[in-house]
Amino acid sequence: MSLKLYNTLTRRKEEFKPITPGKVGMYVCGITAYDVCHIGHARSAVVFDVITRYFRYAGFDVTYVKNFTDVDDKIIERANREKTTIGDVSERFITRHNEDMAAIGVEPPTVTPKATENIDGMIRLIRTLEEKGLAYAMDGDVYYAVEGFRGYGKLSGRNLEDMLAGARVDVNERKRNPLDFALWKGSKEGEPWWDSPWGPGRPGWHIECSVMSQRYLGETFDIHGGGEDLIFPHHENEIAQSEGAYGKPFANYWLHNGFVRINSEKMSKSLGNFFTIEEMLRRYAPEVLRFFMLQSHYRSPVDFSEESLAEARQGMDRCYSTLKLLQDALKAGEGTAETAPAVLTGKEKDLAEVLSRLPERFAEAMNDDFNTARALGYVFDAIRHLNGFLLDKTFIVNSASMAVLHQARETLDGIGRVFGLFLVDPERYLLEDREREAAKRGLDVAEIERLIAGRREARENKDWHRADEIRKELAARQVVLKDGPSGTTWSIQ
RNA sequence: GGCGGCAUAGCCAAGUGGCAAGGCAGCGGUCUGCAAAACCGUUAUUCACCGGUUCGAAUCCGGUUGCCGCCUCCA
Repeated sequence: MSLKLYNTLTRRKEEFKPITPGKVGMYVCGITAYDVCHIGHARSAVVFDVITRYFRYAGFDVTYVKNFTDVDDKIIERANREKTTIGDVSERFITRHNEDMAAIGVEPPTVTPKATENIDGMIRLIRTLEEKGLAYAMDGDVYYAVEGFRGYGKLSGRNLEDMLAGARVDVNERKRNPLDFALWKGSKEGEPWWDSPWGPGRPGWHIECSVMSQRYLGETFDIHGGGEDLIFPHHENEIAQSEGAYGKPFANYWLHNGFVRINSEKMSKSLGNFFTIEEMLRRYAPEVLRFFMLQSHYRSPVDFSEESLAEARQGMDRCYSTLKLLQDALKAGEGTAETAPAVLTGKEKDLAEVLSRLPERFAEAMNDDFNTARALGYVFDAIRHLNGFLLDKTFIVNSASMAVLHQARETLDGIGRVFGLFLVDPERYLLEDREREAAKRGLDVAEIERLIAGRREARENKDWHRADEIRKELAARQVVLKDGPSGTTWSIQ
């Protein structure tokens, strides 16, 4: 089955054809390291993490490059404010970024180059552009001459006239065309600088990505990704730089993730309405955040709210309750003959069929522009069947049922590894969830357990009235009790 | 002003012209001392609105309305 993905460049879904069969080269624009990451950064990271994992699951050898911008106006500003160096600021936030990403289960990219480690390459590329008449120096700055590049605007679907007509006027009189952008900026007093043919200066923002992508992936590579706000001007300018210099296509497919919104408004640092990853992880399990994001298609906007996160938590609790049941059943069946009967029958056969279909349906959804929402729908379908099987009164431990349950575990593990879900020990997940929710609500766990102990006593004496009173009392605090054969367990609603 | 996107149940959300996935919430049932969880059933004669193409449209085309994004740093 072929994999289709939506290409921003052509505005349609296209079949993915790698340059080298079986390999994928992907470049994604990373962060500017001047502040802590928010959940918008998390979404982008999770989206491309899952895309990478899926390509690998599908058998591709992926080289995933994600850069760090470690020299830029905001970093300089912050370094000056804190009376330190840009290296100090960027290192601090790169470390924080890596910690946050690890915390939400994002696997590190193959290569994570930094802009400041590629200054030589940038100077070489700017010289090439100068030689081709696509760049001009002006008082220590170097600008890209957009009029010299015929394809300018092709990614964002604009043309130069339209942009000039509606442009907010840039008062930089050194530019020949207001849309020309800086490749190199002469450094002012107090700014970091590198030697260059144009005097001491620092790189413009866009040039680093052209250089680093080419360095690790070649002049033409498969996929370029990033947040949708980068389409213009950043990615448009990258195309102008790379294609202008090398005379060949830059990236074959452009993938852009949609934004995180807060109350239907874009969340961003400039608007100040953002939640940091760290903040969110105090309130929700990492997998809840991932699940929440993956329930929407990566190109759609996603609205963060207390309610929607709470719903996502319920959804994950449902999954983990099933995983717990599955784990318990497998434990109970340990030592049962490993070899399954050659032919399954009845309920085992039905469930085995559902499970066998799941990877196919999963691939069908993911091959359609990484439709994680649809794929998760299929997972829930399988979970429903699995619950029915596990809680059926006629369930017995034997080699047939164990074979099917092992199949369930393997199938869910396989999909879980792509999504970065279902990877925690179920017992631990549910316990941590309970503790996190108890802390959020300011509940006293010791007191809850005391009440439960009191209720056990009442139940042993068949004092149902007293037992129900305690249940009610706890229910008022959103504590839900579950009486099982091995005692009472509790969770938070 | 220019360019682009979106509009599907109470909420979130998938939907590739051929009977509208899934999650959360609700309701009825089974189970249970009572519950909870789980399972079964149920909840959109209808996909913002108006036209058109078609045997057939949530899906394609045109228009209207509303929301959002980009055009300035941004994931």
